Amino acid sequence: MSGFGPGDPFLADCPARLAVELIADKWTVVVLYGLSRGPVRHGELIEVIGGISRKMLTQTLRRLEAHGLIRRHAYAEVPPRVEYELTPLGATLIDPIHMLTEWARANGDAVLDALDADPEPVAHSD
Amino acid sequence: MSGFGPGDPFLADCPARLAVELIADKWTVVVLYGLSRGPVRHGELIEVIGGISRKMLTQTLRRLEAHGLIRRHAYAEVPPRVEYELTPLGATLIDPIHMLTEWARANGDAVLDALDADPEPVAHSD
DNA sequence: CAGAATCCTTAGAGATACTG
DNA sequence: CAGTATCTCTAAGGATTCTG
Repeated sequence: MSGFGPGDPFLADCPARLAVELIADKWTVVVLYGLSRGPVRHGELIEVIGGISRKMLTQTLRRLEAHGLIRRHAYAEVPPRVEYELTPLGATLIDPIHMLTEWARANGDAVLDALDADPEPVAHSD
Repeated sequence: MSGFGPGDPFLADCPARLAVELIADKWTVVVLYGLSRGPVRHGELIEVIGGISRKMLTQTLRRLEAHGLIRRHAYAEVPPRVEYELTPLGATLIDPIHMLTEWARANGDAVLDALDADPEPVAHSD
């Protein structure tokens, strides 16, 4: 046997794909990480996350909310204050995310080295 | 202090973003997982990964190759045979990926429950 | 301050057909 | 079998403007 059968939990349509689709966009992981230390306000996230636009932040937050990973608290104050925090379910994703960041810390340089050793996407003509 | 300073390793421009950008697309993680058990041929990956097109597979493989995470072996045979395998560097990414799949296995249902408890992306008018 | 709504520009991604 | 090359379409994502 060379590998994976049709019932493999990761490949093809299976629950594990969910994790990838949840994470496979530009901002989801960053936002979750930003919430990993406790409740944070909308504006704080904008400042702390480099380069995210208001639109993308809100959109990402809504998606995470719909998936049950974060909760939104709107306080009836003026000026308005809204805080987001991880749900217990969302908190379970922090460990995997931390593993990713640790990986990047440890291996980021190696990847960058490989990148400029081989700058252009090689076309394999053989 | 409420959270993250400008020097935080994850947010803003920093090496940890690399991990996200590497992973934040539809197929990268799936392909890496597909290679986690040893060298695999192009065609095998197509079969084993549900729904990927030839184009996207090749494109993903090229990118991973350029980042130094996988290696390509083309055998001068007929019919042609090409195998891909993780580099030592690429192998270090398998643990974090496994954590993601474990997470999905454990919490996938909870996410789906949350999704159909709240089917449409709520517009917060408050 | 938080966010909804619009417009606009690309990148992502599938389908198909062709080559060594 | 492995891969490249187009063509096309959609959706991601940014900038900007407007409102409670």
